[in-house]
Amino acid sequence: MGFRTSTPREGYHHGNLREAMVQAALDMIRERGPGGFSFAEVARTVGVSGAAPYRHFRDRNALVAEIARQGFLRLEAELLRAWADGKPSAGAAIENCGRAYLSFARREPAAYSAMFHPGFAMEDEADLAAAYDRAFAVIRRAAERVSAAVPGARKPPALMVALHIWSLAHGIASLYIGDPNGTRRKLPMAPEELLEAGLLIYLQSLGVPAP
Amino acid sequence: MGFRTSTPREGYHHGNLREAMVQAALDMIRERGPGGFSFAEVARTVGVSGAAPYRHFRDRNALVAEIARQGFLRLEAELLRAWADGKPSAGAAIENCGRAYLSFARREPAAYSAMFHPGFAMEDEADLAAAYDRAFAVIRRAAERVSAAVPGARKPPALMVALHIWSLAHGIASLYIGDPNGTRRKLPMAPEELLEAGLLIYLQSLGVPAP
DNA sequence: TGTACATCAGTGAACGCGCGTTCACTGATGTAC
DNA sequence: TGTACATCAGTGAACGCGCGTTCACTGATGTAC
Repeated sequence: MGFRTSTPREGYHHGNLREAMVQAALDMIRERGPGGFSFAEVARTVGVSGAAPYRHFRDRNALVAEIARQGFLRLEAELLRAWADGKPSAGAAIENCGRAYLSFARREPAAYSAMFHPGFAMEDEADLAAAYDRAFAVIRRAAERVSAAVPGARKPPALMVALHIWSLAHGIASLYIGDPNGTRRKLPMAPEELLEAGLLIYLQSLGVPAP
Repeated sequence: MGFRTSTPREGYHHGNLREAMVQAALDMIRERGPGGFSFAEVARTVGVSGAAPYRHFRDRNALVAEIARQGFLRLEAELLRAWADGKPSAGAAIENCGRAYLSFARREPAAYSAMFHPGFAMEDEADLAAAYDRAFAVIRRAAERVSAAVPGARKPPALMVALHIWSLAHGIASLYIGDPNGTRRKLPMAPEELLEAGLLIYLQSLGVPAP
């Protein structure tokens, strides 16, 4: 009882240790890059003994996996919003998705690096893989609409289109936005412009009406 | 004197400790991902005390930087060879460059991850940045030829074209080839085919003759 | 060719450190009656 | 409403470990004369 201060311990029980650890770890990754945090330090930051986290995470990797999983779910949500069911046009909506991808990498560099460089094999983490697939599926469905909009007989495979878009967005985000400790070079234009121009050229080739 | 076994110490002096450490570290990164090696372990593997490496590298980061630098120089060499001065045609040569990029990521995953995820800020490493720029410059020059080959008045900026090609290749390599510990999903086609198709669509839009 | 000496690439011991994980435990919570 | 008890989220101490780096040092190499 009594007043709750900003992020207080409420006594013996923390109340929301799992989520608090995710947040604290995100803060550390944001400032020091992936791998830039220790389980012990996160526990300390959150105000809990070093053994407590094991009630909520199998081990250190499980925490990273959870961060990545939540990241993919947020990315999915933002891609869905950007896609907006293909309004006002498939081409324009795809570009919005691209912008959403870059914007995610910019606003959540910590989650982004945990998502794509967790530092352990992700194959074993079924939930994480499923979250990844959900985010990709948004682009995949968008690509289907794009492909359907291609006139004539030369409709490209939707999956391939999706992979091209995903890869280009990922390449630009990785090289010019994400990973505080990555190898990044200067760009003479905004990443968003670069991606937009690239998508425009690509979609134009497919015969998709310009936005 | 006597027989030399495979990779022997020649006595008190190692003879080529610097290069030996680079190689040993590459082996470890290859198997365990970036960050998957320790300075101490590398020294041990090479058969030298833990203090010896400091004769050759300022610190642990300097070793990673050297690995990345050499990687960019090799990448540059392979891109140059693939470009082959634009023969037989600009379009075909660009595709060869793309293939060379992927092939590098595949054959040298260890160097590749050190190059793009060194784990420390690369801004301070002038030699490393210069090597990066040299590799990129090959694509940049190729893009200039491509742009020059575009008919009519709608020549796209060469730098932009270079960035598109570089980003797409990098995105595909990162997602589907490199980083043993990255987040990788299955692909229903070879990354090379994916890239080739993407470049084809892109170049076609610019009006560059198909290879 | 032989020797003195400067240079420099190694040694090995030591440092302080924080890590991830385990263990037997205890305090708080919530449920059954 | 009150009490007994099972459940479970914490504690705190301990473990073994390897890390990156420093230090004063010594052995090997190569050069000048």
